[in-house]
Formats: sequence, C-alpha cells, structure tokens
Amino acid sequence: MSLELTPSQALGLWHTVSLSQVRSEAHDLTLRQMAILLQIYLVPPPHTVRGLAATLNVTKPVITRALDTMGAMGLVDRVRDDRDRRNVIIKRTVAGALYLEKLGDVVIAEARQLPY
Amino acid sequence: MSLELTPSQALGLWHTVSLSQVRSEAHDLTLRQMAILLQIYLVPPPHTVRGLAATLNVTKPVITRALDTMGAMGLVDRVRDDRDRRNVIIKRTVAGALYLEKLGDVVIAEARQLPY
DNA sequence: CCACAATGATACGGACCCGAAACGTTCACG
DNA sequence: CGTGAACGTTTCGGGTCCGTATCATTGTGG
Repeated sequence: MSLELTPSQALGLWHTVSLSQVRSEAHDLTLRQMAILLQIYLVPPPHTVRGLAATLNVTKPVITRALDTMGAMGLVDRVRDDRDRRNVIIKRTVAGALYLEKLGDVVIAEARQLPY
Repeated sequence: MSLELTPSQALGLWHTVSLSQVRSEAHDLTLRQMAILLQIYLVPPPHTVRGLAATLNVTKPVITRALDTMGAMGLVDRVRDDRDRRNVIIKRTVAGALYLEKLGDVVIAEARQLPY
C-alpha cells in the first residue's frame, strides 16, 4: 500500500513540520546536512565520503564539512577503514538515532493534525 | 480523516524529498526561508514582517532579509499598506505559487513511491 | 621500487545568514 | 504641535557554508 497525498496535504505537511523546526529554536541543520544524516541512518551501511557525495550530487568537501559539523554535535562518527586506510567509514551514533526519532515524531504528529 | 504515518514512512518521506531537493541543485532555500514562503502561501493574508516574525519566533531582520532574497528570486513581493504606511504587506506571486506547486508534486511523488 | 590513481582533508576567497543595536518613517494621542 | 510608540530597514561584527584547487596518505600495477 503506497501513500497517497493530496496537494493540500503535501504542502500542509511540509509547512507545519518546517514551522515546527524553525520555531523550536534548536540548532537546525542545513537541508544538505539533513539529507546526509537521513541517508546515513536510512540506507544500509557502509557509507563513505565519496559515496555520499555521489548520491547527493555534491562535491566531497561538502560531505567532509557536514560530517565535521554533525560530528561535533555527536550525530555521526567517523572511523578509518582498516582494510583500505584511504576510506573513512561513517558510523551512526545513539544521539543521531535519537535526533531522527524525534524528527519522525514531529512529522507523525503534524501529519495527524492536518485537516482532512 | 487525518493522516496516519508510521515512523518508517515519516522519516522515509522526509529523506526522499530532502534528497530530491538537494540533488536538483536548484536554488535551495534555507529552512527558515521555506517556512516563511509556505506561511505566506498557505495561510490567509494579510502577512506583515512583524506577524511573520512572531509566528516563526524569529527577529524582524530575519524576515526582512528573507524577503529580500526571495523577492529577488521573484517568489514574493512587497507593497506598502496605504491605510497605515508603516506596514508592509507581503504579496504572493505567480512564480512563488508555481515553485510551491512543484514542491508539492515532489512530496506527492515521493510519498507514492514509499515502501508500504 | 616507483609513478600514478584514489580517497578524504584542507586552504582560500567570496557569499550568505545571524543577532543586537541603531535608524528613518509613520502613526497615535494628549 | 510634539512626544513617544510602532514598523520595517539597515548597519555592524562574527560565524558558517560554498566551490575550486591543492594537499597528505594510502593503495595499485608495471
């Protein structure tokens, strides 16, 4: 069963969730950072800088910098690949999982409050 | 009838739509700018700088700067209120409506492709 | 070995956004 | 009038992100 949305529901959902994120005053992530974080947590590992850059259609420094920022927030972690020490494997963290769990709760809550 | 989402659907939808936005490499709006734009187009007018600032829980310069940027993109327009010339009324534009219509299409399309 | 490729990180100059404060214009009201 | 408030804008210093180019490290193949 797929998810069928009306135009009003689609934009309304995006509206209320964006509004909730902005209002919460919490240090919010860039759209790119959010996309990277979701990619890491929703797609099976392993994840590398190069792979993420290709998937998101951005340059490698964008990924490196985003990992720097989100790493400082504790949302992701980086580990050298011992089998090929050129690679860096991006690891998930408890804080990151918690962060996305809360985001999911917000989306669900806002979706439930949508008119019709 | 309200919209009931599973956690997997909620995050999956946010993931694919964010990914689509990032990949399209088009002029990406800040989360705040997006929230402002949606507020202008989905909530009945009139909209003022002061009102938007209060609704989004941000300072007035944030609204002014966002309107500068989105105005340059043609997504919104500003008109002085003749009945109280201190006020500025934010107006919708055809380009803005088209932009959000496309965003809605993306959300709908990605929602339809979600697993279960 | 050694030149070369691949990977991720860094340097640099430019652009944008931020919060706080100050400003110009316009209105309200005594 | 004129004083103060309301509204939107601008300025300022500081921070983050961007794209391009370059770097250090590590692997690959002749």
